[in-house]
Amino acid sequence: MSARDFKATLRLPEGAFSMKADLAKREPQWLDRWNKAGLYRAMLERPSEKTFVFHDGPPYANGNLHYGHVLNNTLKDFVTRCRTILGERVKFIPGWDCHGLPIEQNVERALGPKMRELTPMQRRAKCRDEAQKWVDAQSAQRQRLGMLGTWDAPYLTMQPAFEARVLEALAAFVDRGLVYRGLKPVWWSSAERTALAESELEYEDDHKSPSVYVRFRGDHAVSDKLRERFPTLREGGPVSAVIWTTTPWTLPANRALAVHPELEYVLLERSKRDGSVEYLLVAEPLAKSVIAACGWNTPELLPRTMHGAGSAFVGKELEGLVFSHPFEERRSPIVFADYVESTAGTGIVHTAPGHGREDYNTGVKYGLEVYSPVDDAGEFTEELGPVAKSWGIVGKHVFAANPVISAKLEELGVLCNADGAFIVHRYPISWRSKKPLLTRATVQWFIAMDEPMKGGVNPGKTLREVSLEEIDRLAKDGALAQEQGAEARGWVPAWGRERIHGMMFARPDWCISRQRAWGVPIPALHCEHCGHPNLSSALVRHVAKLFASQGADAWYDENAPVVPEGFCCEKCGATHGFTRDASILDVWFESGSSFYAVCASDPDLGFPCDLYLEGSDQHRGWFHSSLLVGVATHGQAPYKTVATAGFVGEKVQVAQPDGKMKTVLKAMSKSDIEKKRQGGEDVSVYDPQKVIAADGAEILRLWVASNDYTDDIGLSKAAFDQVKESYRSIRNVLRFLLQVVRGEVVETVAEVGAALQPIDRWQQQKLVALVARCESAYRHFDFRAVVAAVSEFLSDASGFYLDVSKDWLYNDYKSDRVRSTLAVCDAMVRSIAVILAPILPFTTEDVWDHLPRRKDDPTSVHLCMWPKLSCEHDSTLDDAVRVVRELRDRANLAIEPVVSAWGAEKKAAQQEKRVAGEDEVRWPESARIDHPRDADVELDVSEGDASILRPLTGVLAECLLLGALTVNVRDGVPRTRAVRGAKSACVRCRRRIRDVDSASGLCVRCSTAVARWDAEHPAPSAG
RNA sequence: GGGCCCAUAGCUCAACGGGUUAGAGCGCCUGGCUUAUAACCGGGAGGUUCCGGGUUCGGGUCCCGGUGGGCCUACCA
Repeated sequence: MSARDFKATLRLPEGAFSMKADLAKREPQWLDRWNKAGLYRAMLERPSEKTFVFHDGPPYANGNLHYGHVLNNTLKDFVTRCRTILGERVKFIPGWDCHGLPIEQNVERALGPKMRELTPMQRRAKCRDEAQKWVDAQSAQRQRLGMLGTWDAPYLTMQPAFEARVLEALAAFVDRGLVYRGLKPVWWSSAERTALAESELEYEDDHKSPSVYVRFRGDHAVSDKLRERFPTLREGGPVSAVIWTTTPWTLPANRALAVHPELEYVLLERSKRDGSVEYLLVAEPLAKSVIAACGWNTPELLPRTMHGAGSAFVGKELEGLVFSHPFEERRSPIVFADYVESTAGTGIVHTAPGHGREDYNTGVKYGLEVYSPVDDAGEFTEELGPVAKSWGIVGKHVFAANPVISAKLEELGVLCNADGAFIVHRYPISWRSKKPLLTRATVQWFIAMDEPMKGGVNPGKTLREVSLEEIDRLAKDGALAQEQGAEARGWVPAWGRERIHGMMFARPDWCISRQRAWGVPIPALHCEHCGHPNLSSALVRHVAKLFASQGADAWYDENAPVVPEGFCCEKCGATHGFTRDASILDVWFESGSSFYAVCASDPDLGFPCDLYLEGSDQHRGWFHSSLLVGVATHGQAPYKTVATAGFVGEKVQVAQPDGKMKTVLKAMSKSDIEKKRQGGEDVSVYDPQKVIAADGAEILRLWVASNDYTDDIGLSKAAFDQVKESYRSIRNVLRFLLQVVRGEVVETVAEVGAALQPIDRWQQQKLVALVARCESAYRHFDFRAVVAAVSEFLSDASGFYLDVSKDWLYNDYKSDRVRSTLAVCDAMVRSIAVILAPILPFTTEDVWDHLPRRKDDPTSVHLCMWPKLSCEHDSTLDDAVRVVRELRDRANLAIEPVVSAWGAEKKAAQQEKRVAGEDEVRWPESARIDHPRDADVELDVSEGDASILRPLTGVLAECLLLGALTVNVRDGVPRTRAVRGAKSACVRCRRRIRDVDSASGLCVRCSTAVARWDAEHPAPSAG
């Protein structure tokens, strides 16, 4: 008669939750299901305590999603989901930035020369299609990440309602007296005849530019002034200020010479071969290099430093001096500028306000003329001075004119160095034509940073002042929140304040106009009679109304009523004859107005927003422009909290100066990836779409959640492999919990009530702590702390609590301790599903699907509320478990050498077997311990510890996973002894325990369980 | 060139206002189980906290200076 197989009487883990996630295949199915069920709407319609206004910064509708988007969008979705699950209402309206030059150029590239034949309206229609194409593509890609949002009703900056609100925001600036028209240098591509934005610049590393040192002669007044200081200055020895430039073509536009007020300057006395002398003014630290560059260091020409009362003097002392332009009949005064450096050039900077931003700023400060005699094609115009004109360079491209100008400088004897000298440096080129750019002053619309504001909130203060105050108000609020331990507010992380403050402090006036077609027009009307550009707020609001119904295309529609009835020129009163302004608004103005267009007017949202979350580059971009618009329209920042993410880089090994290798983050470059691809490397990890297709969006989400997103994040195959590993480990413990619960509706912890066993109560306490920890982490946007806390919790549960409870979960039959443990396991799996739902929406839904529904259970984990577990914390249980685990470690240490010696013996025997054919293992049977449950351990426990572990005394052997355990309560050096347990193990629970009945092979516990099982399961009549 | 930021185990991260022997998860090595099995359990190795100074009784933590890296910015005029 064969022994009875008791397997059927055990309560073994079972369930259909697969070990393999198969995410790539299954994620789309869940998405589909959620869509059909209207999950997000259901989430929004739940009763909630408060509304959390989370405003999407619009990505640019151009190209597929890259890792920056993945990082950013995933974080946004964590926020939407965790705030929702914490009981708030989060209506996330995804948006897109649809206007602007890159889209226009995509279209131009596709259409080629045909573009020119189209009317502005037709061109705009093409651009709209192009933008919409990318909106659709990105929308699908963002949704594939699992992102929640009102995808059927996004906001687009090209929607008429949005365009109208942008103009209303502009009207607010006009009302506050901040909008003006001015002349200002911009990056200009002569090849494309257009201004370029920062993002459209590329840099050529080895660009060759001419390098010229030029004399600016000083008159008698200069000589006289300097003689006060340097009495030996010879009468008739000309004095010149020496400048250096790489753009000789800007010399016709020279209007001043800039020196640093604190920099030291010297006069060089240079004796020429003919016996005459000249005096050259340069910065002291640069004198040597200027002498070298100009070839003055031959012995007979060696200049001497002029020594006066002091060896040198500071730039300040040059105040009021005026020098002569090298070829035109005009004067160049000395001005002061902080940007003048002592590391390159001569320390005296040729200043052409029409051809450089710094020069321009200096020009504004000193009231210099912004003069730029260059047209759209980059060619000199008739505005050139008479001398330059006489050189025949009118109509010549400025770069082509460079050699002519150098040659003339030499002819005139004002060139210090050799004609034809050049330098190699980094220089901006057009991203499209790759042609070098020039800076050129053009007439543009501006917003004044430093004009006192009229009306509204904070009248009399400037835009810059209020903006800086707002930046600090947020910072203070954030500090206060931190002090109070409240959820994170203000600048997150706090150093965001430094970044945006520095930028706001130093920024120039905001140039809001662009000479393009694809955007929101600046609705100015130019009077044909007097030339006045009319831009009143009434006019702007009139056009806004028109745009609201017809879209911004109306501006390009001859028949649209853009001129209000009864309109007359502000300046001359003319009632007809108006030309529409040809510029559009900077796209940053549009996106900066998004809170105004999307949130402020939506009853579900409001002003200010609770949160903006973008990459830290947006301190310059969206955070910045939104702040300015917020101050103009509402007198305050449009957000309460600004959270920032870093950048995604690539992990690479780099040799350090000391020869050691170090892993370092490098910015990802397309060309590097392309090189790898050509080198046969697998580059799919660099394409998020490919990662999603292979491993699922969940892996990307977990990757984001395990990193410190406030810093830059590294990308590598190894990084993803690790994420996949941690995913599996989380998934497997959840799987085991599900298998323990086995799809049965088990009692809740509350229902178990007083029958809750101490060990289960302890685990429940841990769970309560975990829930609290994760809530706090979510409120601080600290997602990685959630993942870390849950991982550690699950790993600990797997290694101790679950391992220990297996004994009774499998072997008891409907005992109180099974009820008790099942209740806690159920609570664990449910709580953790909810905790992780914001980060792993797919997996947690999978878990939820495998849990039986209780009454009131929602159909989706995403409709669950945050776990509300109550459990008074009993710290004596913590102490008891601590002692138990110490004993467990001691027992394990005692058993380990026996187990591993046995293992070594067995291995040796197996090898020997192959040689000698022996079957028997020689290790004495009495000493064999394969598994802790074979062991019989005797432990000394101090009286103190014995008392501490009293709550768990009843399950001590199980906690130590042992077959049998003898505890000797005695103080002194504790002894631990492990031997093999009883001769025969219980055939059912496999414990080598003393009370095994030799007939049945069952221990007492198991025979009771079997008897009860048999009673409830009448055997079938036969067999 | 300027502003802001980062650097702790192979990887991702901890270490409350300076205070025991710098921890965890994953990986790695190793042994076991075969009732979580492409799983699980035990044991173990692995750190000059980037470098150099300073303050301090005491520095991963604070200060200064480097090195490497990132973002933003800048017509090296």
